[in-house]
Amino acid sequence: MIVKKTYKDQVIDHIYQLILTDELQPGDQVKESLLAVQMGISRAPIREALKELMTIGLVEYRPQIGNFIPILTPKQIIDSYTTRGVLEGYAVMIAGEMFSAEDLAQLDRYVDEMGTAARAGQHKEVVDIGGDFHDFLAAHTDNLQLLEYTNRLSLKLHVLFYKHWGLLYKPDEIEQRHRAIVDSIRSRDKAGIEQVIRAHYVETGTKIATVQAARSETAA
Amino acid sequence: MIVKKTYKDQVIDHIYQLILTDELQPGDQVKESLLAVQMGISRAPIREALKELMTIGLVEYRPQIGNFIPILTPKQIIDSYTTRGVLEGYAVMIAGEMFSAEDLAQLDRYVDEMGTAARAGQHKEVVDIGGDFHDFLAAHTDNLQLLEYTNRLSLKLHVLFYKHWGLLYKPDEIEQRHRAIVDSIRSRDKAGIEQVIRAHYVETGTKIATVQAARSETAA
DNA sequence: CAGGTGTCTAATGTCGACATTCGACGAATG
DNA sequence: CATTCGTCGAATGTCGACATTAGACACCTG
Repeated sequence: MIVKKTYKDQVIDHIYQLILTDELQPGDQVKESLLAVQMGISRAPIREALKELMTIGLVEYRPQIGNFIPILTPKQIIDSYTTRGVLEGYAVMIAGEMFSAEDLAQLDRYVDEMGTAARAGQHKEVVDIGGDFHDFLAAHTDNLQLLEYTNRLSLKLHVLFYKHWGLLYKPDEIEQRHRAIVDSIRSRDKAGIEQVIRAHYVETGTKIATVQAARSETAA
Repeated sequence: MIVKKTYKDQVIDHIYQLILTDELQPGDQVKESLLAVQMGISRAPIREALKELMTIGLVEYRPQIGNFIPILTPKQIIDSYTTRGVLEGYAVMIAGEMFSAEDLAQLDRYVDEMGTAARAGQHKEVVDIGGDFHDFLAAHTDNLQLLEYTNRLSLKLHVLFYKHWGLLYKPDEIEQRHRAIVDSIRSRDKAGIEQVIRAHYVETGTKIATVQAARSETAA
């Protein structure tokens, strides 16, 4: 196992956990001094970590005021998913011929597992396999610039909305939607690939936005 | 005029200048202590600035070693331009109907000025107007996530390749290429808009990559 | 009572010093 | 001669303290 060397990396992991466990909620300020005391280190590595999280979009920086967990409006959520769809759609379209028969078989396996887990009500597995599926897709591009942005968005959306994903899919639907992506790749229909992936993310984003809006409604 | 309040912002501007004037060249390490002494401040704001430049991609960070001005291979240059084309292409396509008659007239004016400046050999003006043209396009999206990435790429490519842009266009060609973009928007042909803009950036990236490759050839 | 003002607090911004680590150089070894 | 290992310098990583600023609250003023 790889040991984290610098405090900065530990801080990043720690903040991930705080967000995933709702100890840090959207709108909360991430106070450097407080974290420093809690972790028994100085503020310097905390600031380093916050800058990195800023790059991804997991914290929002306001000069002279501090770092905050972003409150995303429904539109912003949809926009972020849409952007990911645009990037992944292009990446997969360009990589179209790069997907070998084995790759397609692997994708089919992902979809099978996803469907099985979904019907068994194993939400966490469904989300994890879905993540693997899309990472597998994006990783087939040789455009590293595009991959960098795709990964940043993927990570941001994953951390911020992981807890909602279990609520919003219907087992058969999620399997069918991902199967459609694999089929479009198999058909080598470039324009089709791009459209299917874009549509997938727009729909996912719309659902997440709805769920999230409903939550803040009940919370208020 | 707005005065820069924090040292960090001054450092960022300073590094921009160092890159534009070739005092910092691709491959060079940006040494914190050196900059701190030169600017008469401590290393803390230098580090802040470097983290922000990292976000844009203007410096490359290697843990425990330092920050370096990236050396981009021809492929990476093309990939970065391509990615910008994908993002801007989608942004403009979606914003298609948002462009009013006045907007289109403004775009035409940009293209006219660009052609005039190009034929007069005023390279700097051509580049600046081109920048305004594309910023005007991108700014018409209401997808802020997409705009954020577009702006980051725009800034990175601008700073790193500003000095090459004067060498690579033919006056009539540059006018014609941008006119094609305006025409495609005017025609309200969504798919056409996206394709024209993507093609524009792929071609621009390819040219820049060629020029840059030729330069490092003669330098070696 | 409303509006502006001053003060106070808690957070970020910056500093200089020390700790740690990477990479280069050169000596010891087979 | 090639290889390994230890040392050293210079750079980043981290620290604790101080400077500065945004925002809240009480106070003054009309």
